[in-house]
Amino acid sequence: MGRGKIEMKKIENISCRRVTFSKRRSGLFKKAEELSILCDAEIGVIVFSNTDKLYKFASSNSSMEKIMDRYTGCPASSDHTSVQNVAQSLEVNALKDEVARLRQVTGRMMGKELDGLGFKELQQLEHQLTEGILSIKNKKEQVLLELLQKSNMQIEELGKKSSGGSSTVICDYKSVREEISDTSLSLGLSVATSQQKKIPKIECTSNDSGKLMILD
Amino acid sequence: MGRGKIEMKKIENISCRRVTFSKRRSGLFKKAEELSILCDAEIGVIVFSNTDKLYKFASSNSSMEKIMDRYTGCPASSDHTSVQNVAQSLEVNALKDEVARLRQVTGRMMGKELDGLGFKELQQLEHQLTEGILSIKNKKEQVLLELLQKSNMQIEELGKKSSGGSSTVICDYKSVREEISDTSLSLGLSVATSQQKKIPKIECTSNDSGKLMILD
DNA sequence: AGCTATTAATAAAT
DNA sequence: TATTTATTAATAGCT
Repeated sequence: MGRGKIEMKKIENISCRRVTFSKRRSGLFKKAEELSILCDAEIGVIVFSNTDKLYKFASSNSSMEKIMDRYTGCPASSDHTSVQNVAQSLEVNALKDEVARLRQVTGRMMGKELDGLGFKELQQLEHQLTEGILSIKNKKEQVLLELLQKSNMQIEELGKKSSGGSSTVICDYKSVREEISDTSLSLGLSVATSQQKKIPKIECTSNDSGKLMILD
Repeated sequence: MGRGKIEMKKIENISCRRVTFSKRRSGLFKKAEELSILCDAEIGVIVFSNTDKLYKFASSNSSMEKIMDRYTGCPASSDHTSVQNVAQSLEVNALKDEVARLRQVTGRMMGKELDGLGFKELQQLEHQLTEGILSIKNKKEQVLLELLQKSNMQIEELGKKSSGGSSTVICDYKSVREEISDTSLSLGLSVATSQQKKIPKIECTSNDSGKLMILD
């Protein structure tokens, strides 16, 4: 419930996490207090932040110690197979559901399991993949440019050291190929090399990179 | 948040109170779990109903006993991690790993989290998406053809029943639109309808379907 | 630390 | 007791 929904997983950005921790901790304690008032319940909440800081809540007319004593002395508390295990089972089920859902999503993105989908959904899926491809093309371009830059710097250094020859390097295909290791990339002319593996030939139509031809 | 707000005081109606207790208790535990996941916190919640019944929540990879020990000051006095709990934790962790992996895969397919990938991997990813799009385009075509067939059959029946008019139906736009329900599909001419929601306009470039234009 | 656009929780009804 | 719906409450991303 914010400007968009968030995934239920650890927030990696530290400052974001701090803010969320603070806000949601307040929310949790508020909910606990409301429940204790509305339903006349005795409630204790213990929270350890990931920085080991302690925060607690105990409903009025009570204290954490009193609640813990009551918990310890409660016959049901020694029954570990009840609520705790139920909660864990619920978590396991939730995770299994999530795995199934994600598997379906990836499957559909690979063009499988499309049978249940209507035209609109197929349209959206296609749109999403198109966007993904665009991002990937841009990333590829960026990677190639970085490699080319590295190669050129290397060439310049070599040129200075060895013969002091031509100082203006435009492009060195061999170096780029070696950087990419076993990628067997060839720029410019598509030399008829042996076409290995699955992906036979893919035309790379990166925004402004022109006529690159990649052979797996 | 309901059909009106309620006063912050004990609910006198017993059945109302029970219902509210049940719902809000679930909500409280859910909030606690979300906080523990999002912010990597260790959380324990103890609730005693006004009928003295105990309900508790402990964040995963923990237990109420562990949390109470930590609260009391002992690092980890009691070893409550019974065999079953260890086994469950292992399963939970495995599931979490799988979820994380699948999230990464779907994320990458949507063009996110591409930073660690090399050129070759990007190439393969792009190829996979291209294949996915192809499958989706084929499925879309199939769906449309089925809808068209249905429409035509409907038209034929209507034609026989009502006036016995033109028996050769080529295509009926209106029926197709209705079959797709709220998809707001328009074939042929793109009528300037209200463009709702996020995806404003998507050009449909299905293999041989020519000039479809999808709104929404 | 405040401010909204959104999502989420839930009171009441079914 | 479970589901649905109309509202209120919580809060994510900004500033």
